Amino acid sequence: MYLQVADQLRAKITSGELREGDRLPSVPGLASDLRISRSTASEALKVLISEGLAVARSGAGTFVRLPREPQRLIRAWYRARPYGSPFRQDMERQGRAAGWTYDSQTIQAPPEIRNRLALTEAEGDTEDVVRTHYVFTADEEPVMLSTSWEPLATTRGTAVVLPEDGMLAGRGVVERMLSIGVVIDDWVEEVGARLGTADECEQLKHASGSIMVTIQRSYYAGKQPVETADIVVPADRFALVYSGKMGRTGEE
Amino acid sequence: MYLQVADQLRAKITSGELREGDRLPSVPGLASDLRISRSTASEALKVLISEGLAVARSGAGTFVRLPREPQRLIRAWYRARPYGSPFRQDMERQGRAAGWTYDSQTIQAPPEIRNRLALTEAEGDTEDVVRTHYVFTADEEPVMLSTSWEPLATTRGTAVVLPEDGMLAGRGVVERMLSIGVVIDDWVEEVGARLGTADECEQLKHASGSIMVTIQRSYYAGKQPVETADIVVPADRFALVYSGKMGRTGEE
DNA sequence: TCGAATTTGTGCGTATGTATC
DNA sequence: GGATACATACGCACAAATTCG
Repeated sequence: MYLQVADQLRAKITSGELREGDRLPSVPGLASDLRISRSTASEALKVLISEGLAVARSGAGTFVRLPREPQRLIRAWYRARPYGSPFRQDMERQGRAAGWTYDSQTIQAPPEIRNRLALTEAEGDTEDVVRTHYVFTADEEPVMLSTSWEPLATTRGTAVVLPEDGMLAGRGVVERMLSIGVVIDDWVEEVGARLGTADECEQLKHASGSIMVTIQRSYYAGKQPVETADIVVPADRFALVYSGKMGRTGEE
Repeated sequence: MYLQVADQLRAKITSGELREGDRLPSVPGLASDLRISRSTASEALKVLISEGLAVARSGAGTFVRLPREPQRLIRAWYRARPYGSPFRQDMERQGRAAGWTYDSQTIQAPPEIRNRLALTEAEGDTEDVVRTHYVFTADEEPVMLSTSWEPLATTRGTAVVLPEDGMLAGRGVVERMLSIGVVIDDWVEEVGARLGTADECEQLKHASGSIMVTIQRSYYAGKQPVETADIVVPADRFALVYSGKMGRTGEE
């Protein structure tokens, strides 16, 4: 029965009768209108909330929240011209001002990252990677998180040890590596989705429990991984666009 | 309070005290053990179910369902050799038996699909696309849904009007189109994530409210779209892998 | 094969706390 | 401060599915 009530309300939303921000009938209101119990009315609203079509504000009411059309994040074409920041290029193409804050640390890579970077077993507590955490913003609004790891074996003693330091700050991994003679020629991205952690939701100013699209990106120079990153974007704001030509691949 | 109970149970799962397939305490059992009401105990179990850590079987109990390490679905390399079914190739590479069921219909394309296929305005109620709904299985288990649309303008009157009919049944869009002289050379995939609909969760035998990764795939012959598909895979089972070589792209 | 016991799912009613208007 | 609304908790009842002797 609560499913039927939910269907009725959903129909009013999808038909356009109720619009973004409109208030849905209250639990007591629904109950008396439809001659059902408050519990059942509450169950029906919970269905819509779990579907992401509504949000409840305690004390105020339950409100329609239409899924926004997600922006597109291009994950392929810009690699043709690997100069400058891919994120800034993508945002500027959409007329938005890109920015970011970051925080770099030199640490010992955790096991999973060792694996992704094909590092040998850790020696004692030697620091062997630079980890940089980014918060990317579009028009001052935080929209993407990224944590990147670069092995010190590649960059130690060069001018680009720290990603956001020196001449090539903010120009992207590929260009920085090129400047020290490391030619990145392969990329692999592994895309998944999950609920955002409390921490991620807070940094992105999203409601806790939001769905995040995750990307594990790795860059290779030949067979050698030279950078890997965990990228997190809220699924309700972004879709990732991959494209290519048939018959072309990185694994030939 | 139900959140605290959920935390206790979750701890038993993540610590390994409860294993895959083990039965969680029943609602009446929890209620009497912890001196809480059955409703509260039920709420606690619902939390774990919504987190994907448990599944309830009506009449039997609630059982632990550990998140598997997601399988990788390769979305790029096979396009180098566009013959046969990409899904089957991918599953066989992982030692799993691939299969599918399908249902084709000739219909008038809805507005969003018209847009994706660059179709002109609908004329009356003329049927102008073949829509095929697939349920893909790996080792008999449903793992992926796909709905594809092909414009009749391309295939009308040929031997490959129906995707799963005739000589080239089950060999993939690219090979079928090639057989009628349509050379697919570009592909675009738009990846997002959202909660699964009730219908999708049921078809994939997932708990309702599971997170799904969605792909809008389009194939192009030159600038002309010749097929588009909505693909849905459960995020807790699959990660998508894209890869390529730097400096190569479909948009040069 | 049948039936009793158990378990989940759903629904009703009620009460309390707390946030919002 | 008062009215309204959601969130959570309690108790009870019955249907449907499952399990097991």
